[in-house]
Amino acid sequence: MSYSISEVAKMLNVSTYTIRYYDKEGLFPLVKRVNGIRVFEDKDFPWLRMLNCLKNLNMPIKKIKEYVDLALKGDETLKERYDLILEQEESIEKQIKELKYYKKQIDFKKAYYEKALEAGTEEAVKDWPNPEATLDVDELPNKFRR
Amino acid sequence: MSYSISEVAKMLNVSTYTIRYYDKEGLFPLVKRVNGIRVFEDKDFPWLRMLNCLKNLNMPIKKIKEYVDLALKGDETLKERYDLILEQEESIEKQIKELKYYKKQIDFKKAYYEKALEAGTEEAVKDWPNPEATLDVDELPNKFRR
DNA sequence: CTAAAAGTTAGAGTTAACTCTAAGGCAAGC
DNA sequence: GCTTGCCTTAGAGTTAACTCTAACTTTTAG
Repeated sequence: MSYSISEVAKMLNVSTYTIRYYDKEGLFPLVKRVNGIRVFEDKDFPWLRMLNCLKNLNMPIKKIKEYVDLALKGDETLKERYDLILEQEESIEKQIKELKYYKKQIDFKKAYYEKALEAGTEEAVKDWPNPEATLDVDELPNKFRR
Repeated sequence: MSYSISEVAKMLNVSTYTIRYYDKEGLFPLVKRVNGIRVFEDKDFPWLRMLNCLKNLNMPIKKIKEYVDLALKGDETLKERYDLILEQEESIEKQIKELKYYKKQIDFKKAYYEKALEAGTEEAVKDWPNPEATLDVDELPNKFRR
């Protein structure tokens, strides 16, 4: 099976402009052209999936390009690519930890507003302890502690 | 206690430029000025913490500004603010789910490279099943399925 | 009293990641 | 054979979020 740029755009949930932009940035070095027109094939999908994954992990396009270039060089860059993946894994874990921390802050605020709404005024919760007081400081993912 | 712009910048782990930019965007309507100079006080810290939280949840500055404006209006906007917080909570949960999904993809790639490194060549893993095959499709956070 | 450090403003410049326009090519259906 | 629609390119425009500069003021330490 083969797919046009607009079909792939739909699958990736981005515009055709974006796909062309990615291509311009060198993210699709192996995609076939027929009469100058991009033809995506089944063999391209594992990479499209990987690209989608890295994009959603907020990897900058330049870094993704570096990864592509490493992959093109073949077996001699296996270790480098592995290290890059390891880095990503750590980054994901850090991100999840951070999100869980911020979720606690948001959940506190949620309870705060529920109480305030019940009372009809924020006055009723003005003296609630701040979220930090109820959280383990070691969980803090940032340097903002005061 | 009171704090200068540079002290607060350090705490938030951003530059003083950034703090002034946030101020210009209306994110600090209640911060005191003495001779035109910003003086951050203890009473400002709960909001600074909240700001930090929303920033790290990728809320755009304009949306944060909307939240600030709602808060300034007082009790009549309690429900709106509550809804905004609820939205954020849902967004966090979605983000965590997505990250967990992408983690699986990265972990697959990690194992792939470990095997390839062991063999010394990617040829050894060329016919590995792709990650999708081993994942529950319902977990997919995006529309990219092929 | 003065020099350095840190603050102020308005506004220009930067960067990433799109997003779109203009001018044109090609293939399918009527 | 012509219109429609999707494709191409180069390159300009947009947006968010900073990031910095220039000119100037205020605070602080010696």
